[in-house]
Amino acid sequence: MGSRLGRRLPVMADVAKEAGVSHQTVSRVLNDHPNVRSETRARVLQAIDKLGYRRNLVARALVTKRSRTLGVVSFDTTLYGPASTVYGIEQAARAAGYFISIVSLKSIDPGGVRDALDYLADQGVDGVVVVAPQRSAARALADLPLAIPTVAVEGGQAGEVSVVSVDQVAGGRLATEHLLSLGHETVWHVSGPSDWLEAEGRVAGWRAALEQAGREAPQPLAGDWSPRSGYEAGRSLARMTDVTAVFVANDQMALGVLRAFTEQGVSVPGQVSVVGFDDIPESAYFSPPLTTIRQDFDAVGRHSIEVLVRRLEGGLQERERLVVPPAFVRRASTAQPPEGR
Amino acid sequence: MGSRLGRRLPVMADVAKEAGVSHQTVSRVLNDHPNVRSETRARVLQAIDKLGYRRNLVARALVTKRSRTLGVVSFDTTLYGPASTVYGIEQAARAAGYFISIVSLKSIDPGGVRDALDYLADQGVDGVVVVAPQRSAARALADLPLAIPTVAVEGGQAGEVSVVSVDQVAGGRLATEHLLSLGHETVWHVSGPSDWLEAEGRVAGWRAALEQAGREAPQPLAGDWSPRSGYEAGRSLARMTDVTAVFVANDQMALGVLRAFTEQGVSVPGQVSVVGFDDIPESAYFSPPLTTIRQDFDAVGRHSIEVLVRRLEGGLQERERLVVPPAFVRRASTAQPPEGR
DNA sequence: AGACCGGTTGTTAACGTTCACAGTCGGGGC
DNA sequence: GCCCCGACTGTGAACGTTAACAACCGGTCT
Repeated sequence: MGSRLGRRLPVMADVAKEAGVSHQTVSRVLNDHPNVRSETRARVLQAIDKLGYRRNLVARALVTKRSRTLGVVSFDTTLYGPASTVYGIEQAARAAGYFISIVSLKSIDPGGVRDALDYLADQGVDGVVVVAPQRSAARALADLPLAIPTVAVEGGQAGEVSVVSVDQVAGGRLATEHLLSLGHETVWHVSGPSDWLEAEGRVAGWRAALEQAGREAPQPLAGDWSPRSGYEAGRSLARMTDVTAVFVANDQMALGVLRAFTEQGVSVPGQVSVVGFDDIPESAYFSPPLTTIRQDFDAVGRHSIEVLVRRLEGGLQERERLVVPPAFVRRASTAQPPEGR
Repeated sequence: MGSRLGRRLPVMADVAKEAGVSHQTVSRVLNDHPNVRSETRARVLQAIDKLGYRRNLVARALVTKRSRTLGVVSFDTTLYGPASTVYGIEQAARAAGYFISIVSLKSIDPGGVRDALDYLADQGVDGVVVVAPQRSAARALADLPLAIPTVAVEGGQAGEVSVVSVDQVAGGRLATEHLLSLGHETVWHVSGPSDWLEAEGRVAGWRAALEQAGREAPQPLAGDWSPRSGYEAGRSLARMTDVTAVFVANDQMALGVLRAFTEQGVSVPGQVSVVGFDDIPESAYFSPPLTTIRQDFDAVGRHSIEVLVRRLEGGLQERERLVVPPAFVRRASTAQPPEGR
């Protein structure tokens, strides 16, 4: 009852009339202004309830010049990592009272980020989170004249934007050191695409751990994050008889590596140990269950919103840099190297 | 040059003055109104360019009462299916000139959908796509007084909303018939949660195929879509000696089943054949590569936007019902039943 | 010649909110 | 008794756009 078809939605003036006050008083009630007599407030609230009034946020945004909407720019939200990050962002934003508007890019061209940012700026977002894991995207971001407060996720160190990221180098180290500690002579690496900062960080961690142990770093094999590219790298590795340990830059590629090894009759972890990265939900059920490095995507998403909201509401601050540590997850794909080398 | 710090953004009136016309003429140019002299149009365009003017969409939305924003309500966008669907939705919406605002729910409580819809309505979205695969969500949707044009994805047949979905029954049939055609006596089933419409559809398809072939349908094992629940079902199935074929309601659970079989020394497809559902990117690299039923999530997302936009821009139409067919993908996890039964 | 018409442009009034400011009322200090 | 102040409330004007309507121009129709 009340709001029947064809009837125009009630506005503040309607509520005001119903409650016998001015529209401004209604506004004050809605915005929790202190100086309203509690009896008046009650009357207004009752009128609001009776008419089923809902404040028009568009009109509000026009005059306040704040839309309470945050933009998110991301690449391929179909992947587990970006999807989880965006999920964390969305939850945190809603909890903080912001709407989320998403743009997900399919290609990595440098103009893409710019266009997406323009697009969101047109919409009137108050701030933007850019999940920009490629170096080119990070650079584009750094070069942009930033009219809007921006936070980058995995976005490198350049520019004036705040950055939230997982410590990829530490992750690469963790994986490599684990394999070394099991007694492996050296550790091979299947990397992600070289344009990706995450891939670069993992390579760096792997190299650092190897160097620190005084071992030679073999030539890494480059993949593109897909299971198929891992499979191909796995076939190459299966042919080399001196390989006993492989650190693969993500779990999907690790699956491909596992598959290739299985096909070639290479036993994991009997002959070769494998470590992945990400800890996707499937990893624990691979054959064998995958030892991997866990990234807390959800935390990254939440933190990016915290940083952004702090910037938005706490006045202008210096750019922040927040790093989330990765975690080592031991499962069944790693073991000591075989006796006979 | 041009937009310097501290300078307020140019508005239509500024452009009008610069071009020596009225603001209304500027508006006309911006909205491609036909009756503008081409010379005037050029002058306005030039002024816009010179001042770096961008139209304020919030002000526009206030007067037109259309925000050109579409809401999306979804469950756990971390899963491949929903993530892909949302991705398709986002791409299609942007192409059609709409912004996307996302709400992703974590719990399945019936009030959740209602709250999300309210939330989006407050924001002033023109329409909503609800990815509501649970029966409870579908019912909530059907019961709601829909103030806003709505399209449901996988949302059952009830209510007045349009629905876009994959033909789950056909998918269940496809999987079961394939196994039957290989010579299996009957087919076991690991289902999704009973509250999910998709799970229900797949069960129905499986049952129908079995009945049509005159076979007895065994008691299905219920999972929750997770690899772990598949693993548990797999352990049960491995203990039963008469099982030669299993249709698992999604690929993640199929992975768990595969893992359990491997652990118990049950060979796939040597002793037992397994068929999954979804065709996630990992499936082709499972051990063995998984025979499965492919869902075109992207198409579902795109279609849902097409239906919604048609409703929004083509005047009021009857609710539509659009069904996307699933596709059978044969890989290495299925074979004829073992000789010795 | 006068009415009329289509193309083009300008003027004024919305849209629904918040902001700035101006009141009103009652009480306390002097 | 007067002034001032704080609590409360109302009035008018923004915000930047589109919609509705009026006005003007030149030409065509009768």
